[in-house]
Amino acid sequence: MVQIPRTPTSADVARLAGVSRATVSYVLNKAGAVRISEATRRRVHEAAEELGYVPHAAARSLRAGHSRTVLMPAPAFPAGPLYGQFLSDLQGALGRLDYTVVQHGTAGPHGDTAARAWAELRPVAVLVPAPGLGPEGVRVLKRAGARAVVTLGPEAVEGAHALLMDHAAVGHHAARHLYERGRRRIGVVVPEEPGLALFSAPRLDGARRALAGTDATVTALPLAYEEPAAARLAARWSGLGLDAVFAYNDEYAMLLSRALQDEGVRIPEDTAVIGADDLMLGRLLRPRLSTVHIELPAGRELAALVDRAVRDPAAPPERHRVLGARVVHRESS
Amino acid sequence: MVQIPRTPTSADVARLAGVSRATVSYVLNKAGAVRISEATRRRVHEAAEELGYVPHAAARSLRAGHSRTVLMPAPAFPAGPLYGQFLSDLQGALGRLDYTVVQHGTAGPHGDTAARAWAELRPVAVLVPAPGLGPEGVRVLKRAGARAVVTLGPEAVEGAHALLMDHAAVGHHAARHLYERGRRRIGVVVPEEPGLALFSAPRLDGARRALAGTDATVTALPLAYEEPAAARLAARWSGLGLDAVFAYNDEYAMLLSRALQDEGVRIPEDTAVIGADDLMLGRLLRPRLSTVHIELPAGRELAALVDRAVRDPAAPPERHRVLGARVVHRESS
DNA sequence: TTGAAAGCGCTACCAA
DNA sequence: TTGGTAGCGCTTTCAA
Repeated sequence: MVQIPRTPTSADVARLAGVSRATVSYVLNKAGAVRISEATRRRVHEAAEELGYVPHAAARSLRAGHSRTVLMPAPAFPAGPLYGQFLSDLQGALGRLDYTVVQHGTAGPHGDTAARAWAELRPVAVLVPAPGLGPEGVRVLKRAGARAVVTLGPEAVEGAHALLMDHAAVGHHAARHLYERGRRRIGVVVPEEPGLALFSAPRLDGARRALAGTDATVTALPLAYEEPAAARLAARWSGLGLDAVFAYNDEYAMLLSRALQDEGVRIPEDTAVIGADDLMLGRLLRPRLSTVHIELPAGRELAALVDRAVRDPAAPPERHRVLGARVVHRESS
Repeated sequence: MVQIPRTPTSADVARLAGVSRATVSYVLNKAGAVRISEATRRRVHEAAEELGYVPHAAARSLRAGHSRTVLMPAPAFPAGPLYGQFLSDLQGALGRLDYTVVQHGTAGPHGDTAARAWAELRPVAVLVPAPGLGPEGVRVLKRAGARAVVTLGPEAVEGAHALLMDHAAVGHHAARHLYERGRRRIGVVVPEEPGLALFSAPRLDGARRALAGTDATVTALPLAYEEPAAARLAARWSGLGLDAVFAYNDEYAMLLSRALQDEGVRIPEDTAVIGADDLMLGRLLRPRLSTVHIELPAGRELAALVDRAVRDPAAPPERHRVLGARVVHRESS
């Protein structure tokens, strides 16, 4: 059996190089303040190389009194391609600013209990998707040294920066569009997947509010992301008497469109359909799918916000509406 | 300005409760070995509560000499829905086993340089997708105390456990299927997205090998995930003289099918099409898309493997072929 | 039943 | 130019 040697420490490097631990630290961190002779410097580097020395991040940040850890709890909802791309962008951008992103798998009951678990990691900043955090949680995190807490979701939380993603706007745009195209009896698909309620509720609500006070009606249509469910909905379509549907997003739109077409419903003549997210998918459907294009902020912008907040934790919380929505009209509506 | 108080430490709790730090530690960690009077216990809990004390994970693991951190570098390729689901499952499962998942945003040049950065975090285990790590990297990580290194990808790395995801099998199954359906001039789509070469190359290769020695030919078809590119490919389709195509995955299959149909190519009469991934999407196409269903391991199985390896680091590296592939025949082939 | 103290690995201050 | 050393927050012997 090969005995794996103990992890080398800076003391080991110092011993091998014949210098003190302080000197090792100076050399390896290229401290500008102190000048080290070229010879010593080389000896230290060689020793570190030979031992395969790697500094211990936890020890370092314990000593420093702060870390470069940005904590991002995993979202409670299934991340679609759009949001996934956004997260991965963001992660890259933060990495480039020299932060270490820790994606904590939302341990237990999300709420202020989770905040405690996050606080144990003493992150310098925390990025929380959607609900997941109350004012008390923000306080816990700040007391644990978090210099910035940013929420991503529909509403702001006291004490935290907020990137407001207003999904009501998506429903609003979709509904207005259908209305302007002359539709009056409008269905709105509400996915039955529990995690999506976070988005579907505001989208439905946005549609409702967009048409309040008009002669149009809005009907909620619960739908699971499965063919049989779509078929059942399509089977009772004529009874519903709808002339348009906002299908939550492009994927649901495809699911429902297919079921409707199989049922002989003509799109858009009998029923107009509009999705959301502007996926490639929609462009490939026939008729081409109208959609609400959603613009998420670039990862680097958000990373910059985090960085700013970390540098100046005393600054008042920023609120940004970051969800841009606009209708892309194609053939299905 | 509200002055945020310094982060409370266990010493603060001890002071407030009028006991020693040792006692605080005993109480808060429910140490079984020592018995603390109920009264003291309560005082400590109250003090901790009042101060909002949260232990410092880094200090704790520094003292303990090990962490419960599992490091997962972000994959270098865009994660599709399948792989994304797998990762998120895995993350959940590890969390349930009380590990903290750190998703490190593959800092710089992936390779053994990255391994150094990862080693700084002293993870107890490392899960590396695809290439990203050589034998030297494994050594660095192990020397830094990683008790388990697991690679997820096409090939094993010396010294590390391997979950072998053999994408050649996907190509193999697709090609065999097309061959058995009587097709002989078979195209294989190769996405132009650079990150996907990791998968597309073995899939193409698997198709080639499946048909080696037969009278069938295999033609690589580079394709970008954009409509115009697909249209261009479709325009020269008849010139290619192909009677079947394995379209890399369901999304590319949809893109290409649409372009072919717009060009008047009949599916499957003129050209058979098969995708991969078995997405809902494919079931909604007309004709329904044949596909290679890919089975990834359940997150909990992989989590269990990691846990086993952590508990017994001396055990020899395990190799598991974890990518199950089987053809789902529908209408497009 | 509780407390004192050592030490995990690191950096930064102060001396030499 | 280099070394000694204190101390970040925590747990865990050993003593009392």
